[in-house]
Amino acid sequence: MLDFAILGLLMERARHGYELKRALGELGFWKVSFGSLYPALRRLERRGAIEATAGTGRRKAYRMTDSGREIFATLLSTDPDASETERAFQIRLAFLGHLPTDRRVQVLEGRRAKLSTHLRSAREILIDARSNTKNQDRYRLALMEHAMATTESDIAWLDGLVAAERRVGSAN
Amino acid sequence: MLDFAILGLLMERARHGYELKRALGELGFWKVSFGSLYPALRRLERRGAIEATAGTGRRKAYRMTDSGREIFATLLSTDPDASETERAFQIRLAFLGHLPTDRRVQVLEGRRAKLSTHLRSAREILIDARSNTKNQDRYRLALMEHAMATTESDIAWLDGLVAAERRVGSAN
DNA sequence: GACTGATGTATCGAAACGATATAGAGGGAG
DNA sequence: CTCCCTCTATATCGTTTCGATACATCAGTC
Repeated sequence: MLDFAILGLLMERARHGYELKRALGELGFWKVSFGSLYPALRRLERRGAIEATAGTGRRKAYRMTDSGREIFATLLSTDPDASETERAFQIRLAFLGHLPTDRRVQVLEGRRAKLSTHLRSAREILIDARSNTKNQDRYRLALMEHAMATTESDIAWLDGLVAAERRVGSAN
Repeated sequence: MLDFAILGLLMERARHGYELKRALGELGFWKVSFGSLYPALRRLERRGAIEATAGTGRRKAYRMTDSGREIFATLLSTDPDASETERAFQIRLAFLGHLPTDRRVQVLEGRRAKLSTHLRSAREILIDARSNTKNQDRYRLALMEHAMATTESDIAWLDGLVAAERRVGSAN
């Protein structure tokens, strides 16, 4: 997951570790730790996907190799399985521009379907949590309701993205 | 974090592993894996916080020990440090009912302050991301905007919880 | 010239993950 | 009645990710 994110960023240009961390953090949903990042870089280097070049001063800039570009393309076009995490989806989304338009819609709608299933089950759970509640799980109820509301808003957002995608797609 | 969540659930009544997983999952924001859960149970058992009793059939029910109740109380009333995760906060919230009202407000407002700081920096980042954007990071922009919107809605939600808390608090 | 804060690379032990193995219990189908 | 399937349930394996910490360089600034 982190590996995919790193490759995606390096597809644009070479970057050093700290810069990757910053760029990832600026996406707004994840602050990756150094304890994840540096091992990941070594992993990718060992696989031959990236290579370190001497940067300015102590910095080591990493850049993609041809093999790395292939690996990225493969990961990108492998469609997500059912167990894809929230975060994994968000990262996939960050690089969705590398995919052809029709494939993009597939990814978005796949996610939408998953959230929608999840929402249904959350609704059921909430209903019978409400029916046998003791006072003290007031916060637990609030938590469940807010999680549901967030999921609903995520779905609406995805719908917006799909609509935008179709507009762009049909304009071509 | 998981340890705290397990203790919180076991405070109410004894439960077996699978049941803990289900209960945690029903909170709606986290599907804990068995690979996390069972090691955590053994951790807690080793620490003497919980003990396994023979349940029905293959099941092992876990229940709190006195020492476990103390540990839970300590964790509960230790105030969260700056590095508290989203998830750690949500778990804390799930058991906020165990804390006296004034302490609850502190926790909620602490979180609010943190989100609000985060929001400010996200806004800045977004502004200059918008100014030098190439077409292809359209999705990245969408991601950042949505993350911001979600944070805003989280803040509003927290405000609601604080308001409710004050109503209840002053009614006493 | 010493102090401070931001930048930058690195590692350690622990926690959490996803996948997978195993097995009993219950129910429906042939 | 037995075969099969799904749900419940416990458990472990190898890998990834985490948070804390160490440490070095550079840019002010007092």
